[in-house]
Amino acid sequence: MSNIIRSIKGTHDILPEDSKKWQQLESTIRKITHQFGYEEIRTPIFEKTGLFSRSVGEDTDIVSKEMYSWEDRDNTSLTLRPELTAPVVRSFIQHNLGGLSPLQRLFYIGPLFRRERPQKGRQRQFHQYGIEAFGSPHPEQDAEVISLAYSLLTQLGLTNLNLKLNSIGSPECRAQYRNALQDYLRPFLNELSETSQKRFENNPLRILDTKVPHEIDIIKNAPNITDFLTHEDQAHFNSVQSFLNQLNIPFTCDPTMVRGLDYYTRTTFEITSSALGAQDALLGGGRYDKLVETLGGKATPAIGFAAGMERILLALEAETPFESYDSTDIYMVCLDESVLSVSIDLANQLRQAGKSVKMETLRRSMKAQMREANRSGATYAFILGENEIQNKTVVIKKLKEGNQETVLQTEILEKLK
RNA sequence: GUGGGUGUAGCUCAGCUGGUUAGAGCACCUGGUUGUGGCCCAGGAGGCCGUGGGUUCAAGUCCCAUCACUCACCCCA
Repeated sequence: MSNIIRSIKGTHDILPEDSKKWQQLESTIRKITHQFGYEEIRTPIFEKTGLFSRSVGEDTDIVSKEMYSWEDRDNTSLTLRPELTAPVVRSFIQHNLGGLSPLQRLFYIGPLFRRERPQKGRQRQFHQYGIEAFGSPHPEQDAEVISLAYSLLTQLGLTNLNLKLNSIGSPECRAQYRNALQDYLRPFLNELSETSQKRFENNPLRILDTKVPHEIDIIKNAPNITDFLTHEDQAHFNSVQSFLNQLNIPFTCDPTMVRGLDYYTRTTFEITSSALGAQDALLGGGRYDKLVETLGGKATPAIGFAAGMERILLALEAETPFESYDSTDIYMVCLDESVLSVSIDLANQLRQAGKSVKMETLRRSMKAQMREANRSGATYAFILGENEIQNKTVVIKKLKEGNQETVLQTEILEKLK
């Protein structure tokens, strides 16, 4: 056991028992995104490193210490994607999707990589699904995106949800707020933690996120970003809120919620679940009206979110245990080597007719085969022995009811209708 | 990167203050039924007790180291 090769720290195999849950989650995602008119985009697993440092932000944790990066043979630095908004924006620009239609609604599902210390709800390879809506600067677009996020979680059956909403304004008013915040914090500078002191210069808004009790006290009286919003920002924010009210989506405003990525503007939001542990954010997102420009595209407002699929599954299991299902129709019980040829043939016919068929390939005892048939959840056991081969029949047993009948092999398909 | 917890069968775990052949339940296989599953009964297979070192007449048990897993901090999905 000590000598075997194990999966890499922070990565997990999704075994058949769990892959069913994933498939179920994915199909719900596809259903809901389709209802809202979003279409799937798939981008490569790795990108040039510069894509992330330019968009996510050089000073963020993701870029500064969590990326899996390496030098390719031509010395370009490549990185396993740590998030998906930047690649989607890159693709949007590269293929001029904005030119195809002034509004692009996209969704994605796929694995991401961050080199963090694993814990509950956090892995080094994990999966997100998310959506990005390019083109509209208007609050109804914000409401649509948030509504999609909320609908998905509630339709999955989650209840312990908490939607937090904030607006961090346009870059102009954020600069003003930044100054005001620095002015407020300067007298306390010596009392702040080392990390907060570092942030004071390069990203003071992040200090609002602090969990240090002493700093939380200081933050309490800090100026509020809401007071620095321009009239337009404020009107946008108010409008988003009233749309959400109209949709009966409960939310709370949290002016200290500053998302960890640099590219956000105006609306930011997050949905947490109280069914989870310390890592309780199911999804997070916001508007990023300047990112397309920053990456060299035509100025295009956009908004999206990313949701952690592992966390959604964790929350689901905490709230309502999944029921496992198996949709095998028929188990072919083979009593003797001499029946194999006929059995293979019948299984083939049944599959061509659309049935799901498992055939015994272990040559086990009949008892073991019947047990296996039962376990596999099959509706029918087809029993083939020497008698059946001689009479060109098959015994069809309904496993749930326990009754059985002998049917001519040529009439099997009729019988199953 | 920093702390805490835990490593015994495929899974969940017992194993008292060190004492001789290492245990249970579930799962698996075989049989009880010359060709019939679920329930029951009987039997079987499956462990270098995470790894390395130390103390001891004797270590799954005590000590040290190491690795792995896990939870939490930081931060995020």
